Order: sequence, then C-alpha cells, then structure tokens
Amino acid sequence: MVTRKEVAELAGVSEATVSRVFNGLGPMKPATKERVLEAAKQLNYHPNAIAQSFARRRSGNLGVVLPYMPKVHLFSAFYFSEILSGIGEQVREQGYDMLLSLLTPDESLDYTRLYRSQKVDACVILGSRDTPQQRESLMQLQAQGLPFCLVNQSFEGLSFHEVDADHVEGSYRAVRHLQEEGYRKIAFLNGSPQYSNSGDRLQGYMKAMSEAGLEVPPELLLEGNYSRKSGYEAASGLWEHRDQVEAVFAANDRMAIGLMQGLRERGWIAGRDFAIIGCDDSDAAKLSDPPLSSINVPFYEMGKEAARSVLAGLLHGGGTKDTRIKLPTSLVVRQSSRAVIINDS
Amino acid sequence: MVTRKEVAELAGVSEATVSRVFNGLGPMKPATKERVLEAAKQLNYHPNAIAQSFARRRSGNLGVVLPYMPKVHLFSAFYFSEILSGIGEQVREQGYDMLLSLLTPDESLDYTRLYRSQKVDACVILGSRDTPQQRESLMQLQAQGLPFCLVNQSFEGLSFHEVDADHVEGSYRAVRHLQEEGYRKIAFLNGSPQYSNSGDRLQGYMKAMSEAGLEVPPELLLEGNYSRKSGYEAASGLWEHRDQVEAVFAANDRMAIGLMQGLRERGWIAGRDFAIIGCDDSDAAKLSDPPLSSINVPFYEMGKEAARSVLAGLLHGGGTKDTRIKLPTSLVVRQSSRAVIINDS
DNA sequence: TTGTAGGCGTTATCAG
DNA sequence: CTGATAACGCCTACAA
Repeated sequence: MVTRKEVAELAGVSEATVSRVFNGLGPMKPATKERVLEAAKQLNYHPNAIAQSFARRRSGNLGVVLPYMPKVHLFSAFYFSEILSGIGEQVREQGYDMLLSLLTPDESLDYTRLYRSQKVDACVILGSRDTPQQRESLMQLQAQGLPFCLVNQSFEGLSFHEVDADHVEGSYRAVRHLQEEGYRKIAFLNGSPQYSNSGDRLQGYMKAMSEAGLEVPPELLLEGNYSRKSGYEAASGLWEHRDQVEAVFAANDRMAIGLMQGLRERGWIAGRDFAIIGCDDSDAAKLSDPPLSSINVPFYEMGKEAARSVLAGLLHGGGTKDTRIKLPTSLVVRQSSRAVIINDS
Repeated sequence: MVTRKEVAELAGVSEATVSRVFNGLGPMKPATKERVLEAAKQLNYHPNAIAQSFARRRSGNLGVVLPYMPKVHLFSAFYFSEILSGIGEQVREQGYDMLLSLLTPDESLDYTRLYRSQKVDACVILGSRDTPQQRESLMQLQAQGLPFCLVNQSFEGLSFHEVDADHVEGSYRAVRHLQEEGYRKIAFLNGSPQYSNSGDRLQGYMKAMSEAGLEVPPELLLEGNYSRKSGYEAASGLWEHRDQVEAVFAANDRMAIGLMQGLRERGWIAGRDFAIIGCDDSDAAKLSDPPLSSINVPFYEMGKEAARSVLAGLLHGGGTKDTRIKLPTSLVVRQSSRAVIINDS
C-alpha cells in the first residue's frame, strides 16, 4: 500500500502538507496542492481509513443494531430493509460507514460493548423492546454518555433519543376511516405490549372508538405477536364473536394477512364479509388478496432521520438532547377496507 | 478510555505482557496472567479495536455489498435479510464485523475503493448482475488479488469465487412436479437475463420439458424483471394464450404472485384454473392466496458459506481458489400447484 | 504557506 | 517467561 510518505516525497513536500491537501485544511498555494494531487494520482494513493480513525480517535462507523432471531419472524424483512436503506443513505452523505450488529435479544444484552472496542462512534438501535434487560442496557448507555438513537420504540418513564412514527394518529385515522365507511363493530388485533407502538396503536384505536361513541367490549380486543401465524391463530377467537365484528384494524400487515387467511378458511373474505386495515404498508400489503389497506409508516425516513440526528449529536460535542421525533403516517386505502356489503344486521 | 499502559502499571508488568495475556500468546506464569486480568477488570479495560486493526494491518471487517436502488423492488427484502443473517452468524463466529455498503449499481462501480480505505479485509457481494461495468469491476478486483465472494451470481466465461444455489436442478424439479401432477402445457415466467440464475432456471425448465417430450412454443416463454409488477403485467400476455397454458413456473415468488393477481382479475384462480410454482420460498409465498408452492433456496446458508469461505481464504494467505459452490434447493408444495381440475381439454 | 515532531494504542521482534 | 522498543499511517499543534 502506498502511503502518505511516498506521496510527499514524490511531490517534494512534507507529509503534513499531503494531509492538508487531502483534508482541505488551512490555506495553501494552489500549485502545491496541484503537485500533491498529481503525485497521489500517479501513485494511486488513498488514505488509510484505519490509520485515520486511529489518529482521530473515532471510527467513522455508525453501529446499527438489529435483533437477531433466526426462524422467528416477528419483524418483516421489509421493515428493516427500509430503515437500513434510510440509514445507509444518510450515512453515505456524511462520509460514515455502517457497522451491522446482529444481537440476540436474550443474550445478556450489553450495548456498551459495541462502543468499548471503539469500532463505532454511535449507534442506531432497531427492534428493541421494553424488557427489564433492555431498559437496563439503555440506561447504562445513557449514563455513560454514549450516543445512540432508538427507532420505533420508546420507554415509558425514560427519555431517550428516539425517532418514531405517529402511531397514535395513524391508528386513529385507520379506525376513523372504517367508521366513515359505515362500520361500527371494529375489532383491534394488537401486537406484543413490549413494543411501545402497540400501546400507541391501542390509544389511537380507543380514541377513535370513544369519539364515535362506540363501545369496545373485550371480545373486540385481540392480541398477537406481530407474526403472520399469530394473526392466523387470532382468527378462531374472532370467529367465535363474528356477529360482533364488521371490521378489523390490525397492528401490522403480517398479522392482518394471517387473520385474513384464517377467516378465509371459514368462508369469511376480507373486503366482502368484513373490512380490514393493516399497518406498515409493507410489500406484503400489495401482495395479499385482496390488497390490504394499511397505514404507511415512513421507515426509510425514520432510518435516515435517526442516523442524521445521532451523527449530528457527535459533531456538537455529544450534546445530544434526548428528544423524541415523531414522523407522520398516512392511510393507504386498498380493497380490503372498501365497503362492499355492510352486514350491519 | 483506559489503555494497556494503565493496566500494565496497575498489574506491575510491562505493556507487552498485557498484550500477551489478552491475545493468549506465549507461555506465561499463571500468577502474572491473573494479576493482569485482575487489573484489567478493575480498570474496565478493553482493547481498542481500531488500534489493533491499525497495528495488525487488517480491519477485522467483512464488507457486504448490497445493490441500492430505492423505490425499485427487484429483490425482495426477504432475500437480503436471509443472506445477511447467514453472513452475520458466520462473521460473529469468526470474530469479524460486518461493514455494510449500499452501492448504486449504475454509479461508476468501483469495488476496489472499498478495499483501498482498508476498512474491509474482504467482501461478500450480493445482487450483482452481468453487465459490462460489473464484469470490469470484478475482474479488476480479481486482478488485484482482493478477496471477495459473489452470492447467487456467476459470470459466463469468468471464474470467480462464488456461492450459488442449484437453480438448474431446482427448476427442473419444479417443472417435473407440475408434470407429475398431470400438467403438460407449462409456461415459464423468467426474470432478467442479467442474473445468471435466470439462465440456470431456463436450463432446468427446458431440460424437464424436453425430457418429458413436451414442446415449448414461444408463447410459453415469458420474461419479467423479478418485480411483482412485472409478473402482474405478464398476465395479459399469458391470458392471450390461455388455451395453451395449464401451469406456470415463475422464476421468483414475487413475479408468481403478481401473475396470480393479474390472472385472478381475469377470473383465473391459481390452484383451481391453473397451477403455479414460484421460486425462493420467501415469506410472500406463505402470505399469498392460495399459498404458493415454491423452490426453497437456502439463502441463509449461502450467506453463511460465502462469509465462511471468503474469510477462510484470508487466513490461508489469500490463496482463495475461485471455486463455485452450489447449494441444493428443494421443492415446497403448497396449494397453488395442487391439481384440482386439470383442464386438459 | 509549509515543515517538524509528538502522539494515537497496539503488535511483533529481539533480547535477556 | 518477560521487558524494551521499533514500527504502523496519519493528525495536529507549534514553529518557522
């Protein structure tokens, strides 16, 4: 590998000058700069990023933490893929790189380890849940002043730097939409309560129901774990109370689709016998039959914003305020929620 | 940050000894080792990975290259997600980290840049296509002896280190299965020819057809670009020749589902009016209605194997043979390919 | 505007 | 078994 030294020699300048040229620092004679660049090109010199990191005492890497649970599909790949793309875009704009960490959630979760090795300057944490271990780990990070940003999750009573979507509003609108289509008996299939989103969505659902003066008997409240399978399994419970249900709002697309599958087996077809709206507006929503109405969540933008703000915090001397940013959602109406027949006996 | 020096002082040994302890090198008195570890724990010392990389002249990072094309969904997120998980698993086993690079395929694709900065020791390249630029870039990498491994792609006439699935065999079996179910008029919806998989699948399809003594009139050969939309659009062409089609083999699940959607709009229901088999066995196959029969491709294992072999090459002095590894596929039969009615008029 | 020189935290080589 | 001591490639005051 060709080093700065060789470039300096060829250009007839000092090594420091080569550095200045490559970092655009200080005033310098254009001729000098020219010579250096020429020499560098000739030798095919490229700064050694590791050495730079070493000298600057920062890695230039943004850590991205993903939950790793093979064979368990609580999250859709779509979700992470979008967020990762957003992070990736931002990171490139700022000259950073992305270091991916797949962490098994149940292993003694120690986020500080990521920073100790100095391989990352900050982290974006995806897919975290509200468990005692995670709270502990995150509080520890915060106490040590290590910069991080949570995406799509918040912790009751704690204040972290986080980027979220407005799930309360999104859910509210979804349920409102169903009401406007004429449905009154609207069930809610929520996901695991460990995700703050679940609470948000419940809140939005309840708000819309109560504003419309609608009762919410317990049979209308179902719970899955965000997997397709859990939605599929929820079908049997819902089926028992089918005379009390005209529509469903599900906390994600996968559960919605699973539920549709379960009900279809019983002869209940979404968009015909009942309406349903999912959440995430993932590609699965377009693949399902009928196409699934869904709440669009700007995952890409959330990833991008998370990366942007956590990296911005690095520049401003780690003075990251623990702010919560909420991005807006929107409703995408497809066939699954169109009123065809309203069995409002 | 606490450094080796401080540990050495506290333990009353030299810095070199501290390093030896942490690297498990050379024989040493247990008592010494004990003291060092004790001191390290007390000070909460952890080696600085950047400094180590610098001194060792290797980053300890495996680069993972993903094609980045926002809004264009030629690949399913499932695909990358599985491969990434496999890579992630292997990488952790070997104490490496994963550095993610999202590269826009049409930008002047220069893979060598990744290595020049020394931020990665080797790369796994996903989603590459057979274009002149990519050939050029890869040949350049190879010429410079930079270690890399391609996943799910090969280049006619060039020999790279690559991990692939046996798509010829998989396609062959899918078509054979359709034949065994009694179908004779079997169409093939392929993806873009820039992906070597497409050629492989065509080969498998043709083999099965010719072995069964079946003609393949041109109307049976359709081409999409692996997106759902392209499958959806292929429906119209297929519909025109519907009297010549009883079944379809599609080169991926997304196109298969798009095609099913397009045909459903015309009243043709998969699993009833025609049979269809997709490829990838992605989660979408389970979400679709009817559930889609599909060729299972071991993406996870492919990612893992790619990481394993490319990292192994690093140890053995870069003596990576440019081998092609092919992992086996298998057929997963779901409702979309079950013979219900055979309209074999 | 440019050069000098110390330092970053390890690894690795050589003595002892 | 352990301790010095050069690298490693670059950054950055500080000096000129």
